[in-house]
Amino acid sequence: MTDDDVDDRGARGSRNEETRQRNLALMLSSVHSRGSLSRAELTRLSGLNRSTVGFLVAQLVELGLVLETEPAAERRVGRPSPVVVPNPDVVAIAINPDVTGLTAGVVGLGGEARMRETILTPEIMTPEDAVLLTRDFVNRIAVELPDETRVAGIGVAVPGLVDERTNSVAVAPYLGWRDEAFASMLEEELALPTWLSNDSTLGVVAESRYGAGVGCENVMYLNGSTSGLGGGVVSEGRLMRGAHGFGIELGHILLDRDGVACACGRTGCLETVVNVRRIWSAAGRGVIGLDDLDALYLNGPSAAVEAELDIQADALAAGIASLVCVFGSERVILGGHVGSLLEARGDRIRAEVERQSFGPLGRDLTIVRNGLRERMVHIGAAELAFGTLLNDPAHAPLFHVTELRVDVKR
Amino acid sequence: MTDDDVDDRGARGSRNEETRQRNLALMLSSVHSRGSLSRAELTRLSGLNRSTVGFLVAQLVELGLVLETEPAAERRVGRPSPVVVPNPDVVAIAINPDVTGLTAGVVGLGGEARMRETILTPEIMTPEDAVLLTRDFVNRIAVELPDETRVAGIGVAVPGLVDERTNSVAVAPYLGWRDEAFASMLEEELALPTWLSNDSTLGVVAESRYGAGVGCENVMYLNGSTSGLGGGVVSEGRLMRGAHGFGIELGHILLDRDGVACACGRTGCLETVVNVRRIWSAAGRGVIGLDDLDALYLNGPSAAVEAELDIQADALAAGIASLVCVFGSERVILGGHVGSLLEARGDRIRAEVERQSFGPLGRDLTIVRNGLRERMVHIGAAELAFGTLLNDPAHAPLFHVTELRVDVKR
DNA sequence: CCGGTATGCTTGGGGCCACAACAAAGCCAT
DNA sequence: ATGGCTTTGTTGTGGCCCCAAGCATACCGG
Repeated sequence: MTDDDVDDRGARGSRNEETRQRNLALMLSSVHSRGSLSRAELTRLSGLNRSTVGFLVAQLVELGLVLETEPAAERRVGRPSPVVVPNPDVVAIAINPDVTGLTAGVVGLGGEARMRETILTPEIMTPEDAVLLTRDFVNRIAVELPDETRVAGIGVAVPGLVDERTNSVAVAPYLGWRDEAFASMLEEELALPTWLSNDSTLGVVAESRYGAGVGCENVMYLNGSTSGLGGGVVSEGRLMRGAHGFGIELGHILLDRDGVACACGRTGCLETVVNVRRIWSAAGRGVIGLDDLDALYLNGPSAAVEAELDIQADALAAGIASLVCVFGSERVILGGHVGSLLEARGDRIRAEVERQSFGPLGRDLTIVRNGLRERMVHIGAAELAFGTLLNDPAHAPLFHVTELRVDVKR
Repeated sequence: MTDDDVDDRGARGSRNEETRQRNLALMLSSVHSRGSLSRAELTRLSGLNRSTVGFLVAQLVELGLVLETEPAAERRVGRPSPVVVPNPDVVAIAINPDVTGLTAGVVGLGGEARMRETILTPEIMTPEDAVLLTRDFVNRIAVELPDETRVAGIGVAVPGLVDERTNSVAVAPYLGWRDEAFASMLEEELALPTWLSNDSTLGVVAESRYGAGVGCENVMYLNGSTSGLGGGVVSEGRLMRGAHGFGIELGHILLDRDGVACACGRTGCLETVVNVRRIWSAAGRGVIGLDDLDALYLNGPSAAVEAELDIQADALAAGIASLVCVFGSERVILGGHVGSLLEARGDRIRAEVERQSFGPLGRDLTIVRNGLRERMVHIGAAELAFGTLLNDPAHAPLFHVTELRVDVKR
C-alpha cells in the first residue's frame, strides 16, 4: 500500500497539495465526528476563509463524501448557511470474531450503524471460518444495501494481539489463532482493503470519538470481557500504539508481585484479580453474560459476590491509580465487566483511586462507565476502516457495492 | 504567549505559510539533531526539490541559524554540495536546581555543550535563591560569550512535578517547593523566555535525540536519583506528556500492593524498593554519590549490598516488564542509580524482564544504560528552550547576549 | 418595504513548491 | 590535458492553494 522507493524516515517535507489534503481531511473529519455542521461553522472551526471552505466542501460533495442540505430553520439573523452532513451511503464494514460467534455490521460515515448481526458458531471459529462468514455477510449486504452504497473497507476488531505493521493476528488466545495473516485472507477473498486492530484499542477509539470520552484529550479505557481485561489509551488526542504495532496491554500491569499466576505466564497481573470468571465462581451458577451482571449486582447478590465485588473494586482502583500515574489520563472509561463493577461499587472505586493517586495527577480524574456499550467495538472497527478516507479524502479508494455483487456471481 | 482569541480546538486549517514554516523547521531540526548535513542530503531527506531546499537553507542562513560551509572533500563524483551546520552562536541556557546546588550551562544549537558549572549551595535553595544564582550565571556568560551569541531562552529541569500549562512548579518535594511560578520569576528577572519541565522527562528527550535512544521511536527512560525514581516515555517519536501538562511518574507504578509506604503517600510503589537510599543502608557508610556506585559495585561490595542489588534488580525487572506492557516500548534506557544497577546486574535484569514480559512485547526489547550521563539533563533542558525555535525558525525570538549585559549595568 | 447582518460567490493577488533548462564542479578514462 | 559523465546549484516559469475584497443573497426586525 505504501510506496517503498522514497520512504526515507517519514520526515518528509510538505508541499502545497498537502495543505489541501489536510484541510480536506479536517473538513471531512469534523463532519464525520460531529454529524452535521453548517458551512459557517466549518469556517469558524477551521479558521479558513469562507471561500476556501466553500471550495473544500464542494470538492467533498463532488467526491460523494458529504451532502449539502437545506439550512436549518434557526431563526437567526443573517443569510442561512447550508448544512453539511456525511453521506450515509459511504460505509465501512465492521467485523468482530469472538469465542461465541462473529459479529458483523455496516456503519455509515458519521458513525451511524446501518446493520448489525451476530452469527453464532457452535465451535470456536478458525480464521478460515471467519473469512467464510464475512464473505457471506458481504454477499448479503451487497444485495440489501442501495446501489449507491460505496464501501471504504473492512475493519476487524480482534480479541488478541495484532501486529499492525503486517496487518496480521499475532496471538488471539481465546480463539486459538496464532500468526494468522487475517487481513490478507480477507482481502484476497473480498477484494476490499482490510485493517486489523485489537478490540480494546478500538474501544477507546470509539469511546473517545463518540462515547464517554468526547471532548477529552487524555482518555484511558478499560474493558473487562470473558477474554480478560484489555484497554487502550488516547494521550493528547492521539491513540497510543506502542512499538511493533501491537497495542498495549493494560490488563497485565502488575498489581501484586506475590499474586497468583496469570494466563499470560506472569504473576500478579491486574487481570488475575479483576476478572469476570471470579465473579462467576462467587455466584456459583456457571457462566453469566456480561449484560446480566448489572441485574445480578442490583438484585441483592449473595454475600460471596458482595465480598468479591469489594475485592475487585479495590484491585481495580489500585490498578487505575497505578495506570493514571504513568499515563496522566484525565478520564477513565470502564466497559464490560468493569463497567458493571463501577455501577455496583462506584463510590468505593472513586474514593480509593483518589486516595491512592499520585499527588495532583488524580485530582481532576473522572471515572465513568462507557457510553456506547455493545456498539462500541463495532464503531471502533468501522473507524479503523474509515481511517484512510478521513486522512486523505481525495485519494482513498471506495468500492461500489454493486461491484461486490459481481464477486458473488463468480 | 499564545493568541487566545481564535483558539477553538487546535484543529486549525492549514494555510500556505504553514507549509513554509514546517519545511523550514524540518531543515533546522535535521541539521540540529544530525550536526551537519549537505544540502544534497537535506534534499534527499526531505524529498523536496533542490531549488526549494536551496531557498530554505538561504533563509536559515539569513536568519543566522545555520552556516553554509565548504563542501567536505569526499572524493565522490558530481558537484560537491555545501555542508550546512548549526550556528554554534545560537545558544540556550540550561538550568537544573537540585538539592545540593544549581547546575547551569550553555548549549549551542546542534547540542554541543559550551559551558557548564555547578554552584553548590550550603542549604537547600529557595526559588528566590535559584533565580539569583541563575542571574549571576547569565551575567557571567553575557561577558564571557562572544558578542555574536544569541540566546533562544532558558530551559529549566525541575526535580518534581511541573505544570507545563502554567509553566510553574507544582511540587518539588526534595527542594520543598510548591506552586512556584518559577518561569515567571526568571522571565521577570532576566527578560528571557523560560520553560520548565521535569528532569526525567528532559532526560528521555535528550537520550532519544542524542543518546542511547537514537534511531528508536519507542523509548522508555528510567532514572534513579537521590530524589527518587523518575522517567519519561517517547512513543512513536512523540514525548508523552499526559494531561494537565504534568509529566508522568514511572517510579510510582505499583510493584506490590502489600509493600511498604512510599513518600508519595501510597503503598508499594516501584520506588519504595528500587531506591538508592536502600543501597546506602546496605553499604552502611552514609551517602554515596551516584557517580561512585559503579566503583562500589565493582570493587567487591559486602554481602548485604550484593543481596540488596539482587532484590532491586528483581523489582526493577518486574517494574520494567509491567511498564513495557502498557507502553509497548522497544528500548529501555536506565540512568543514574538504576544505570549502575544495570551495570552490576544486567544479566539478571534482562533475563527477568524477558521471562516476565507479556508475549511478543518483551521479545525485541533492549535494555541499555544511558549514553549521555551527567550531560543529559543539561541537554534536555536546552532542547526545551530550543523548542520554539526549532518549531518556527522564522518567528522565534532570539536575544543578543550583548543586550543581557545592559541588564547587568541596570 | 427597507436597513442590518451573516453568509455565499467571484475575482484578483500573493506565497510556496515543482519542473525544466542551464551552469558549475568534481571524477575518470583516454 | 581533454572531453564525457555525474551530481548539484541556480534561475525562471507555471501551477496549486489560500486570502482579501467587493458584490450578491437570504433572512430578521421594525
